[in-house]
Amino acid sequence: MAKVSMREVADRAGVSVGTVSHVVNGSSKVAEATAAKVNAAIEELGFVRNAAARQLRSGHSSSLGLVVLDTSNPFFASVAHGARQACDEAGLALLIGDSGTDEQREGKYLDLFAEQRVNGLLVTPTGSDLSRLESIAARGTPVMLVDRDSNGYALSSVTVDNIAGGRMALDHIIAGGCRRPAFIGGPQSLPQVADRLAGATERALEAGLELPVHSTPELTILAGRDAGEKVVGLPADQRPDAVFCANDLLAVGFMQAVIMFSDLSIPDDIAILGYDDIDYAFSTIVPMTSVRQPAALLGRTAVETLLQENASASDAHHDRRFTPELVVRGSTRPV
Amino acid sequence: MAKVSMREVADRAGVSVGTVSHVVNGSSKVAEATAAKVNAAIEELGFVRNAAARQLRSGHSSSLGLVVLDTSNPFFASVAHGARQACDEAGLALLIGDSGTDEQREGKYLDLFAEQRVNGLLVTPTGSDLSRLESIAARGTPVMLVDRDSNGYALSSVTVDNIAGGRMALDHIIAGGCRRPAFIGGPQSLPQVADRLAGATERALEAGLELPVHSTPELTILAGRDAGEKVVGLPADQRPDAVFCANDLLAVGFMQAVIMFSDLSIPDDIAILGYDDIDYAFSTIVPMTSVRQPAALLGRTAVETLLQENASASDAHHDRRFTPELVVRGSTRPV
DNA sequence: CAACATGATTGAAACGTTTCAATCAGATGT
DNA sequence: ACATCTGATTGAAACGTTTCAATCATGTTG
Repeated sequence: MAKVSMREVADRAGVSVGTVSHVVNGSSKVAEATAAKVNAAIEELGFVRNAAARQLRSGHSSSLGLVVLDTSNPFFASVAHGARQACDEAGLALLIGDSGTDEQREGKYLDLFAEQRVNGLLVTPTGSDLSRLESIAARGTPVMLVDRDSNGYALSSVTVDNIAGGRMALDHIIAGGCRRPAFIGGPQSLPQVADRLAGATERALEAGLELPVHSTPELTILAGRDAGEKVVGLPADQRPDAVFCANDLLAVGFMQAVIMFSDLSIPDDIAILGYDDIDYAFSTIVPMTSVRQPAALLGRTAVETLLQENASASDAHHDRRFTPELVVRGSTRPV
Repeated sequence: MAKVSMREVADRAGVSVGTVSHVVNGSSKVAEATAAKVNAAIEELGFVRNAAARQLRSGHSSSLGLVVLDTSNPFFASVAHGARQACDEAGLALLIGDSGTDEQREGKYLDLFAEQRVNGLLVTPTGSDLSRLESIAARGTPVMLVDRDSNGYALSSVTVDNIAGGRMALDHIIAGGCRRPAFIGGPQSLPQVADRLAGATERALEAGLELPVHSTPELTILAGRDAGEKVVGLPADQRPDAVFCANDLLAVGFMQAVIMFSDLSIPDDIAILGYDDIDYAFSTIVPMTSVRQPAALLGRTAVETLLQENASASDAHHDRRFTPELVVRGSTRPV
């Protein structure tokens, strides 16, 4: 039975509940002798303070809520990991919700977190309408968008520049001497995918090149393999000499198809470039060149920025944007 | 400001707080007209009930705590995923802690969860001394060990039979006609690794074979690659014709080494068998044969069993053990 | 020795729900 | 018209803390 309250500790130690509270929280000077007695009583009775009562009285919860699109995606797993670390350091609990890109599930988690009176909300929203989040923020719960622009809405955000990432990828491909790049990825309804493509296209045009798109239904290894199978089947004069994949899973699948279904050499006949730099990316047969997103840092920064804004009491919104970083390995031609 | 309470809703609707509570929870018949008035008031004022007060009064929290060794390990990620789904279905919140195999961090999460008065605890303990968990269970919070035997302790557990898994692996290797198997894995301080090896050794001996062990410091792709590099460097008459790797990450690394540093064909010259059957396992160049652990099911079952035990009020402990399943793909010789 | 500062301790009021016995207003049966 | 019953509503206590003004000892100062 975890039914021992401060009342009983107080009785046992021959002292008042107020005093017990003070020694538990160090909120006020307590004589050493009394503190010892109280601690002894706590030990004997196995007292653990009740978070609910504590929070009810003090009005806030010392916890943060995080809602991501898919926890089994390595990128979001890293984001969550970084966020959790930051929370641990700040002595906060982190509640994690997985929306599975379902707006309804996202809503359920927002409700749940609202009832918990979380100190703040970190969200990668599924839909494009952020008005609910905006009104939550307006009602006093700080909201931080993660990997999603606040554009227009009165919300703070922490993102990685996908347009720059796209440019970076094509930059490298072009510098390696490739003249027939292609983009593999989809669906384009994902802002992340669309932006990477936009940046890449922009850079290609500057070099006087086209950037044909091979659409995929999702961002998985299998989808990448399918795309790869099609691409290597193209006649040599239509086949790209470099592909930029919207994420690493696609790139891994694409690479497999190239190896299984063709004799093309990587990177000489065809260069492959991924995005995210997930842990498995460097462990492909031909180590993968990739645009690294600082996923864990994203999560950590989201938490830290939110806490800062919370503390500063000014309700200004910040948009923190990271720049991705190209990690060159063997799957693309050296410059 | 989320500072609107039932009191204000009640005033607004011209009704008592009790009634508001009833309509919010459906705990008692309320006339349709009154309910409508109350709901209108709730809507207008933007009332969200306060979980802390609710829990304080009702005494329990409708949440579960999960502490795993490492959330970035795909196996535990799946376990967590399964657990979360089961919790969602039961209307429970799932708090996740990541101990990072650090006993102190594990303890911190146990403290935190105790303060939250979670309805139950799912733990993959780091150390071998489970007495703390035992006393938590004795104090009334149901505890479920995940992927860890309860042996001796008065605790429930949900596990996958690692000894059977080890036997299964060797069974398949032997049936494929291999006569010189080897085990790749470590550290042996992990019960999971030790048990897999034990089962495999047992089966090998039955077939009159030895099972040499190539120890690895950890269960990662890189460690597997290092091991593979050494193994393919052995003279042909000492080289194994089949390796059983303690998990898939090792197996993936091992396969890479074989392909990069030798001309051996997989599976004819050397068969490779992994463990876990993580999502990335089937997407290796030569698709990986692996011993599948029902990770998500493990998490789900842990939650469900815990809830059942909770409901049944009898404090009997159950040990639920799953049997793993061999998934045969191209990296081993067909039978 | 009185007055006072200092530090430790106490008591009681809140926090926002749930819950349950008690009340109330109608409807039903006699 | 009276008693009875039913279903809807209410009021107030309780949950376990925190917090703050008030009290209580002690030692210090004029």
